[in-house]
Amino acid sequence: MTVTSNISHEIAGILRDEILREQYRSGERLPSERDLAGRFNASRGAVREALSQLEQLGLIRIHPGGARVQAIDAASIAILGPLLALDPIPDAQLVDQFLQTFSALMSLTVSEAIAKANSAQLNRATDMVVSLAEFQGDFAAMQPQWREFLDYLSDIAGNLVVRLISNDLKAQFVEQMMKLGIRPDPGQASTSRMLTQLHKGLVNRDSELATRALQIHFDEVRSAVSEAIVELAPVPKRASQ
Amino acid sequence: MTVTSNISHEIAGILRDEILREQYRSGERLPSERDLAGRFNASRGAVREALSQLEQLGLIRIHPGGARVQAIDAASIAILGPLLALDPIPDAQLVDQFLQTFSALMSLTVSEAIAKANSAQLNRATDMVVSLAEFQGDFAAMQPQWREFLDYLSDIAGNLVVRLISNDLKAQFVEQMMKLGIRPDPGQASTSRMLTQLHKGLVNRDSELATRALQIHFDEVRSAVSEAIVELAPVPKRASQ
DNA sequence: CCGACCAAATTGGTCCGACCAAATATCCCA
DNA sequence: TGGGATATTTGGTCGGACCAATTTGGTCGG
Repeated sequence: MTVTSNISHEIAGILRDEILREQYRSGERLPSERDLAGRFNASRGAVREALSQLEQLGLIRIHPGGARVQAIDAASIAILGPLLALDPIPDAQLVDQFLQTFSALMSLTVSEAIAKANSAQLNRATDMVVSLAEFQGDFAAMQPQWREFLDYLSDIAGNLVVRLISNDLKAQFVEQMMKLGIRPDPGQASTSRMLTQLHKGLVNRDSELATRALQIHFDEVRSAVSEAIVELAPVPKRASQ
Repeated sequence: MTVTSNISHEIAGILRDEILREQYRSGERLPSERDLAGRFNASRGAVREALSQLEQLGLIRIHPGGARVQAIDAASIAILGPLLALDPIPDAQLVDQFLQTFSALMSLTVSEAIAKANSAQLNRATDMVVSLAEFQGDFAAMQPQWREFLDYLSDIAGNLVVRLISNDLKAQFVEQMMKLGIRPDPGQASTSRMLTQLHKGLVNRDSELATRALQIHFDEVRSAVSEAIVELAPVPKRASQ
């Protein structure tokens, strides 16, 4: 949506992927702006804009004398999306780390939310869980409302830092998963149990309980996703069929 | 270090702060590139580079017809640093959220590290804790080694997602705290206790224990920082004296 | 053979002016 | 007053030009 395609974005995208694929060693000098302009058949201005973006991503450093490639793990989290999209089959380990991290942040959100919520907010949150339970554990179907629920908790918690991080993660991760048609399902019984415990946790303001329920749930999502990716993987180094 | 000041960076910085100060309403159109060029007495190219950066930060969206300001909470976490630096006295709440989030991520790191470490790594980590204990609870003095320790755990955990987020947070947060001379000290006894428990946790691969120790420690750092900021604050809405 | 020093080539930083296509605003007519 | 045609604005992109700092390479003396 609203994908304004610039030459600069294209150039930045190509260079970004090349850097993420480690086609340049860390510290190495990128070709000069003039060379890049020649390579991409673009103006130097366009290249400069592209490099500007890469610098913002923390992938390169520009200074008089040349732009130098930075170590991947010095980059911004904004590169995680592209990193996932690098191969048709995303790196299972990276995906797992994604979920694990997201899980931890959601745990924090839940306990903050429980601590800060006034009774009206708590009631509404509780109602949302009840309404979620009506899906009878159909995880896929309850997705939209589930997200809404988490967002609501996020609002209550009011932690901007977590909010921004989660935004970034969701934007980059969920999109990739969708694209691959991965729709994890931790199982009906498990989902129901989670909701029950979550409900109890909310009602009693027992953040320990709620947190634990979420934790277990995410762990199950993690293994479900993990399996889904493995299934997705074509037998490597071999022709199909 | 290596602060290559560009005109484009300056422009981006100014516009960024203006946006963060909400001098433009979300969705509002930014002045045209030509106008901005006039205002900053720069070339349009420089302005375009600046806007390119702001777009990467998620603060604006550029498309034919004009660049539009985005909602703050749709931005990248890279804006947190500038957000903290907006006022001479950082927003105490935001700082607290920072620490809370960082704490949660470190907890995750510790438990992952404990789970994945081989015995050599575990030994080294343990040694580091022992060496930290020699500071006798002098929190300020042990900072460099303490950070080294956390980084080492981060290496063992090998969670790139957490790594990148932490990098971002540290880069933006720690710098600000340093600039303000805030050097939180949770107290000698508390620090010693934390190290003892951490040590026990590592040796016994008891991630629950280690995590809890860290958690408590960070909570104390949080309140210490909180106090420091309050002390720093000039009486608001009132002339000094 | 090696380190120090100087000059040339390279590189980023910045500006100007120009042209296009899409979007927006404006005006005029039915 | 409602549309539709027209003018204006806006981003997208290009090419060329000049400066200053860095890098490179070669030269010279020890």
